[in-house]
Amino acid sequence: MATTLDTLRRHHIAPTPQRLAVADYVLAARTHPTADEVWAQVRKRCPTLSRATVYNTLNLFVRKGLLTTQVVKEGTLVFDPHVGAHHHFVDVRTGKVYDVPWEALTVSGAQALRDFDVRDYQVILRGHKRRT
Amino acid sequence: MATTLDTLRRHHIAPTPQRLAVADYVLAARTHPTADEVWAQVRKRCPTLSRATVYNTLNLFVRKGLLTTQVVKEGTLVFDPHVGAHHHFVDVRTGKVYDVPWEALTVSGAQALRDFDVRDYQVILRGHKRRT
DNA sequence: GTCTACAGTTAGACATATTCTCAGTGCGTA
DNA sequence: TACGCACTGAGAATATGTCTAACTGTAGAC
Repeated sequence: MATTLDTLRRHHIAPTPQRLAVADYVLAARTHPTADEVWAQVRKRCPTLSRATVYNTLNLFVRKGLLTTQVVKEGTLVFDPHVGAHHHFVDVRTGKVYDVPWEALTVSGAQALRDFDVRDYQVILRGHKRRT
Repeated sequence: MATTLDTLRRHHIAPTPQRLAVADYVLAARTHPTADEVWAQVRKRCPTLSRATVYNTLNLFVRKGLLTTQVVKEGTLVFDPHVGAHHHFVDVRTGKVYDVPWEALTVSGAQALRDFDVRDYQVILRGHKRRT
């Protein structure tokens, strides 16, 4: 079981206390947090953490392959620790973003589009999350 | 063949000169323009057009059903005169957004997602546009 | 024609998200 | 210890979108 320290090192990221704190939060997040949501949470543990450092750290994690960004929410990027292919559902009332497993949906025709060299794709679904 | 004037009236929009100019441009746009791109273009014809009026006008058109907004491009909304269901392709190099006809792709499984009441969905594809 | 009310525009201020800048800090190495 | 470099913090700067208040244009009433 890899520790956050190991994870950062394996991705060639120097493990500063700030980065560890951000990683501990964001790599376990299921909520597709915005940068400011990350900041709000991680400040509880690192009260001196600057907002610029959060952005710098998140963008570093994206560059190193630990996170992806998703353009699914109006007004801001969200960060996603699940870097494999998957789809997203956006609850239009709450703004919350949910993962939809890749194999839950089948998309056909993408590679046959003659005008486009498709590198990746996903389905963005919008509606309301059901009560469970 | 409806004029822009007719179109605005039919959607219960008072046809001011500014709104006509914006509509002339954006309703014919194939480029999924941002608000600032609309402003830059329409100012050529209406040099006194204010940026706030562009935003107000675009948002009014969205409310009245003449346009939709698309959350496909990082950092900004784009406006789309094609209000029916369709998919989008984003060229990751140029940032340009292209329509993909609804029937070009088949998505199955969306209505079977047990956790979500899916109101609408689209496929977002990313890659490079091919030279034609 | 004049007056009034209201919708719409303008210019700039403001809010938010993100990136940039620069001084300071911490760490590794010689 | 000194030095170099990566990293952080605080605030400035930038881009997008919304708000504010003064002004303008129009339709309708008189």
